Amino acid sequence: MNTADIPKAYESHDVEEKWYKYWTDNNCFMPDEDNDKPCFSMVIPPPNITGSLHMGHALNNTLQDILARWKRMQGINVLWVPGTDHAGIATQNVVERELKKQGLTRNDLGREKFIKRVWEWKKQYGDIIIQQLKRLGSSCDWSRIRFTMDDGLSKAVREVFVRLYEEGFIYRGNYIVNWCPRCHTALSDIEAEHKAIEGHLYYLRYPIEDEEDSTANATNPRSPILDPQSYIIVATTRPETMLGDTAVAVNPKDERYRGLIGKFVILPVLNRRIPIIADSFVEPEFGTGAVKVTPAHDPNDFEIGKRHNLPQINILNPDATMNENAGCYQGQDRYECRKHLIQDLQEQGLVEKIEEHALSVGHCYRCHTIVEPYLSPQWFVCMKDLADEAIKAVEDGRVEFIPKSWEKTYFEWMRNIKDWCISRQIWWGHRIPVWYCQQCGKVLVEREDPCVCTACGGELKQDEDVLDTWFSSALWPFSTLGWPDNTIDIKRFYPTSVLSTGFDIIFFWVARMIMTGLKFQGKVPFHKVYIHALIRDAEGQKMSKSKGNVIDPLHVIDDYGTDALRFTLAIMAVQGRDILLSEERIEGYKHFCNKLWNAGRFILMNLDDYDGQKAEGKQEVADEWIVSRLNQTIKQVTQALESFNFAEASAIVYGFVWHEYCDWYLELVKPRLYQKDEAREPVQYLLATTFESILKLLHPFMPFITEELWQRLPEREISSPYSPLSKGAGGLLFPPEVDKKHETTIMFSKWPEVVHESINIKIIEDMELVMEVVSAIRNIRSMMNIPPKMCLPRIIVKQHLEETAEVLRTGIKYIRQLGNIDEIIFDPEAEKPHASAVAVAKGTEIYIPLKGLIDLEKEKVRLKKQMEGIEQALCGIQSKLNNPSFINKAPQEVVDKVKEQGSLLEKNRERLEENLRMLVE
RNA sequence: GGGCGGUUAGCUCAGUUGGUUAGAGCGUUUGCUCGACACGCAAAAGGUCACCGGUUCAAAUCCAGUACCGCCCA
Repeated sequence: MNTADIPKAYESHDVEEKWYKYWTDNNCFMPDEDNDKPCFSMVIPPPNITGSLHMGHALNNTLQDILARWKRMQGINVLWVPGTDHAGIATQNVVERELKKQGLTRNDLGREKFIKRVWEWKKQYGDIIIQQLKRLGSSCDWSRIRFTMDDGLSKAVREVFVRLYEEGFIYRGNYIVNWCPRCHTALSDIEAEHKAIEGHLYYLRYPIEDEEDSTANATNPRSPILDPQSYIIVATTRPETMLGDTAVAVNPKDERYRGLIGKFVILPVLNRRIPIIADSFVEPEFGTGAVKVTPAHDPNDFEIGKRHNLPQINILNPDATMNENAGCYQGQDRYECRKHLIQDLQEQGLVEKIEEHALSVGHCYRCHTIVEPYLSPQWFVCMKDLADEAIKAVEDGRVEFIPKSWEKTYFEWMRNIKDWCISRQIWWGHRIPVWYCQQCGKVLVEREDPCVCTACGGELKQDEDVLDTWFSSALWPFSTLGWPDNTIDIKRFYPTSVLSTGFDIIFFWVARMIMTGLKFQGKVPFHKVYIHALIRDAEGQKMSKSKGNVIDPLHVIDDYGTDALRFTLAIMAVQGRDILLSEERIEGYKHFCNKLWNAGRFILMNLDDYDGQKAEGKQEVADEWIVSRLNQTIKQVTQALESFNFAEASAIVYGFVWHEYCDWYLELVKPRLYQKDEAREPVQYLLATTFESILKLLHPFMPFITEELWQRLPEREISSPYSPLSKGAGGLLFPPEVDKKHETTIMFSKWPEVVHESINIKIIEDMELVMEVVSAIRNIRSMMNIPPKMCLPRIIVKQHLEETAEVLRTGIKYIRQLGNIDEIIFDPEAEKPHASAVAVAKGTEIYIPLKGLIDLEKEKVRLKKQMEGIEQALCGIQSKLNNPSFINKAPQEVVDKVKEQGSLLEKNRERLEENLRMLVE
């Protein structure tokens, strides 16, 4: 390896492209078809075909990829299934917008041509996000990519619909649904997002019918003088719906209105005679205690209407303009109508008052238009029984949420679940497999499209509606594996291992997958649900295009590299808190990539004469130390990953690599490396092996840079026999610059295992003392402005404890090297030389003669500062030790530890005090 | 109205089952072109852990309440 080959700084772009191609060309992301190793499987949350990669995707797919790569390295057979979602409403909207540019609507094209257009659009743009996922390094098995509208998945949808219908879970009925007047379709309850808005509460006077002369007021509603007694006042937030009123309701217990129950009011404007009824649903405290009842435009009123057999009068067209039942307001938009109606009522003296009123209003989750409760024939899934099973699965731990706190949210929703409206009045989606006979009226629900009515041979017409997009997503974990066909993939990979997603789709998606999985596979769809945090910008705002605060992952990748982005996302993926992402943070981890790169560069530069044989040369303390610490790191990282603690895992490697491996070990090793004698080879061996382990630990987080460096290592561990590259298949493809002998990849190298015997706690502590001494010396040098290059001729180490002195004697050459000191003298009886600075570490005094260099005032300040720190710590410790109940009640090992700390600090203080006194004298 | 979460250095965040002199990155200050790295090295400054009580020998950590911020469901 020639140094000239290795750029001075890590350049991400070429590396990423090269290795991603290499992995896919060599089928590295595919599971091994013929082995019976344990399996790990995941299905990707399918992004919408209309989407482009945002930070949420980047986070979620980074985390999944970390799991996939880590499991692969553990020798587990990994399958990660990718795919996309047809996103009914969203996609239809996009294509309609395109058409609009040409002055066309979907109705101009007709259903068939329009759907063709959508497919064309899908072909052209639908895979953009997949390409973006690839840039992120996602190791999905692209040969298994699925789409919710492809043939197989459509078959699964059909099968599920028919079976649910046959078993009585699916029914059609006329109910109030959330209607989006812009998308022209029904939405499910959870697709209406409730937002608080500042509205008004309108108090309207409804004239009570005069029993003597039932037409008196009605014939003359503009009668200027009206007895206040002859009104009932109702409060409403949506006055225009009064045009559909078919009753006024009061609480039967409400004394104020008791006498009016059974009487009639004359509905203003339309002059409809409607009854005053009693229903306990009415809250006497709200408004006036009397409410108007509009069964066709309010879910509660709908229920009241059913109980009292009230007529349902629809006053809206599908686009939320008023229909023929709205009298003179026909054709006006709902809000225009509201304005005019209130004006008219005011003129008639029928508006008592208008109050400011905060209310929560449903908005379409796709286009954010305010939805209307709307009575219409729709298809529903009966949820109760399905939900009961799905609740049990989480209760008994067959499905586990991580973090567990989300289970509460899940239960809350599942226990209050309502039937699911699954029909949508749009064209793009899975058409409902129901046919109506035009002759005998028979309803056919079929797996295969029928030609004629099975009963009378009459002509059939298919239901116009399509299914909710989430209906097909609910089947994703098994439909993508080939169900309803009995596939090998289903047998091997279902249930999947982990599902990773955001909390915002627990109801939309996760819960429904659990229900359908249990219903159609008899098994949960996944064992663990990892719920990741939400990404916000640095100010805590949700990222959105309209706010202009989005950080585009692809720009980040261009500017800082995929590995830097992935590492940032991983290290910030903490539970229980949103992720506030800033570009500065990503830049910081780009520097980490560069640090790793240069550590690799340094090591590779020194391995040109390395033969790869294990050199059994003498190991130094530093070697044993780094091996001990490496093993501890391996242990911690593995444990953190096992508990989905991505942030901890990445932070641990980061700290180890930068602040121990690079800052200390690589420095400590330099003299032996440069001497070019027999000490060099063992160091080379250690560098090569420890660095390989580091690359492996980092590979799940930073796949590209680790592969690049690993490939450059002269010798590496052989890949597992499970790797597609080790199967001896001919014709493997390699980037031209990669030597043929490197027919392998870090992807299939073995995840490092902890060698417990290699962890030497004593050595770790010894090195910590040595490093502390070095830091103390450096501190003095820095404070006294002694140039780093200036070698100090000699220092004196005074330590009575032979054991500690011995440790320092062992580390003497490290102290000399890193402190830039010529000679170190050990003398337990030393007197402090005149004009010298002193450092104290663990009871050891280090005198640094600084004749002509020392600034006594500075030294005084320095020592005082140190004293303060020690005093403070000692104060806490002594108050503990002086407390009898601490001695008696605290566990012995804690007491011992505190005592030991105390005595050490005590020693340090004595030394410092003495030195300080000498200075003052 | 019901539920959940947050408040730790100037900024962004770590801190598992209570016991560390409360950590990291960025930023700041000082000094460094020494054969991996200025995307760097060395040193340093900076915190009453939101507030008020309680439990405990011991609380950033556990409990109750207050304030502010955010989310979800009605």
